[in-house]
Amino acid sequence: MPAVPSLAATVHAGLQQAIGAALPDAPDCDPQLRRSDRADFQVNGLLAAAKALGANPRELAERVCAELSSRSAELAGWEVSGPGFLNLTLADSALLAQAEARLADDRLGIGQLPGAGVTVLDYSQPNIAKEMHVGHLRSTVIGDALARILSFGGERVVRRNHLGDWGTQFGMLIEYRDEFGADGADVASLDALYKTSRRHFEADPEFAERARRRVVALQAGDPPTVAAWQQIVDESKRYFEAVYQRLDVLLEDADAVGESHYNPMLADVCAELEASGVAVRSQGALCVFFDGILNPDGDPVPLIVRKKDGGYGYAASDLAAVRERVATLGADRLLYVVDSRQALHFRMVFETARRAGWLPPEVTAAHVPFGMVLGPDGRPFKTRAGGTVRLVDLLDEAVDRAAAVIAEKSPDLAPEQLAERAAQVGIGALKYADLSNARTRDYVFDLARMVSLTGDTGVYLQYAHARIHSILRKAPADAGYLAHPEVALTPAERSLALLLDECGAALAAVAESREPHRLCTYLYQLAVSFSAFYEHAPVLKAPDAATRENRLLLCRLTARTLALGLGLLGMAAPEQL
RNA sequence: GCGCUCAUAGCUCAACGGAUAGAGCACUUGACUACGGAUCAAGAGGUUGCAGGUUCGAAUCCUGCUGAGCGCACCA
Repeated sequence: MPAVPSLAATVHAGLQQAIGAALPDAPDCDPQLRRSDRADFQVNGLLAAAKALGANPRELAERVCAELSSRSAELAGWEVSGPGFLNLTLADSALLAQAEARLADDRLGIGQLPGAGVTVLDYSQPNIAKEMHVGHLRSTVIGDALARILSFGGERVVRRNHLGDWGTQFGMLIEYRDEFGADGADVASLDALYKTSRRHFEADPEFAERARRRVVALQAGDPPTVAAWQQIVDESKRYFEAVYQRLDVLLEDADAVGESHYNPMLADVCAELEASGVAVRSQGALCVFFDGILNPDGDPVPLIVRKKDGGYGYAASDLAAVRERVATLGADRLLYVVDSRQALHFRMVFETARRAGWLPPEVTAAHVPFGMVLGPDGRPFKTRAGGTVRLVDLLDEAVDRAAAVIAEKSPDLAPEQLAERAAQVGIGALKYADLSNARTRDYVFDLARMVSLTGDTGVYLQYAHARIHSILRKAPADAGYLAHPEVALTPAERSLALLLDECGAALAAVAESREPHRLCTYLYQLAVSFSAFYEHAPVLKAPDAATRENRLLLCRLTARTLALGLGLLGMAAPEQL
């Protein structure tokens, strides 16, 4: 079924025609159609056009009005206001027809994104042999939402989880375990082992030397060393898998393509960079330099592709990944959901890849940066003891808190149902709290607020959704699919219907800006609008059959829209809480 | 020193260059014989860090200043 154009799009098209007819001197003027608190829409662009034409803006608006009346059947009212705004009011019948058409469509009438292609989306990036911490939450949750939203828009999304599974730390780890016989059977003990071996590495030069030789052995494929490494990798992957399952994100084993995957390509990457002159040797290292990037001494700062000891830096594997993602995966777009501190690194990597010809002009590459998670003191979020906060501990606490509230509200729930809903509510609250903040800003982590279950939280959206299903369970199964366009709408019904028409625009804005918080804002507004509707417009006890049908229609479409949006954020939308 | 990001209500955050800067939390006051009160209705709370500039119109764009965070040669 073809997409259902939004009323905003239809009105916009009508406006452009009317402007073309009324203002032959300024046919390309952007009407700047926006939602308004004085009408359904307001047209802002005529003020600018009047300025450009040296005309009276109100008079101009009157002329556009006159042309508009014959071109936009969905409009019920229009008036010139203030200095030259044009306020537009939609016909109730148009709002109802729109809702009916959307409800009849699998995709709620939402079309595909223009220019869809292949996006390689890099996110989560935990490190082998280390715990996932609160910093991984953002990358994982934002990346997951973007993967879902871009896919829904028709983009072919290739997920890449760039695991930190290679490097000197494995020499330390394996050597230490061999020498001291520590087990490292699970990730918690591996994490501890990692810290111990690091202290050893720094304190004991002879151990450090043996650890370095282990790295060489690993790179050379020494069987016992590789086996030890593989065992550590496998254990860590099992752990990540369990976390992803709890978080309900899309990442799976096939998406995990870590640094080790690129290791065999690094020599070639360096050779090619050096041969083409993109990289040069400096102080023994292979480097790429850039205009205007200087260190505190005023010397140029390089991207170090290969260190002076012959080892490869993370720039090398990032470059190999760019090359492979474009050449082999056929990427049209590369996205990296990585914290904003890496901005300079990605700028240099992309620039290097451009110079090397691995990133052709028609392929875009973008760092999708996000801010840090702060503690209540406004400093980077730490435990009371000053350590990093384990992600699994946060998940446990969020779910526990949700379970306590649910048990209080629904004391008769079976234990397994309680556990399921606590997971849906607790994890959803955590994800929503993260996603609803503007991506690039740091935010203060406050679990009590996230799971407080009042106000602008994930639960509010889930509760609105569940309340609709409570109505729908009591309604006739075949009612509420067809509109009665002759019935006038109340204010609560109108604002709900208007919002229901804007889901596609909200999704397009997220896809374009890669800012999931715009979808959160939209869904929250939708839930608020529904709650007001719920309060002021009885559905099952509506005054007459036609009104009840219209309200049921709005209920059905609101439930579908909330479920779609929550799903695209990676949140559960249970029918009962 | 250079660069990046940011500064909005007591707190946590919104606001594609548009009219009166919006929410939530906390605070005050109302609404449960309920289509689920995990809710709703209302009140109070602001010189959008400061100073200029551009514009018919600036929280938003530009410049300067103040303040904060982050990054800047061999960890990833």
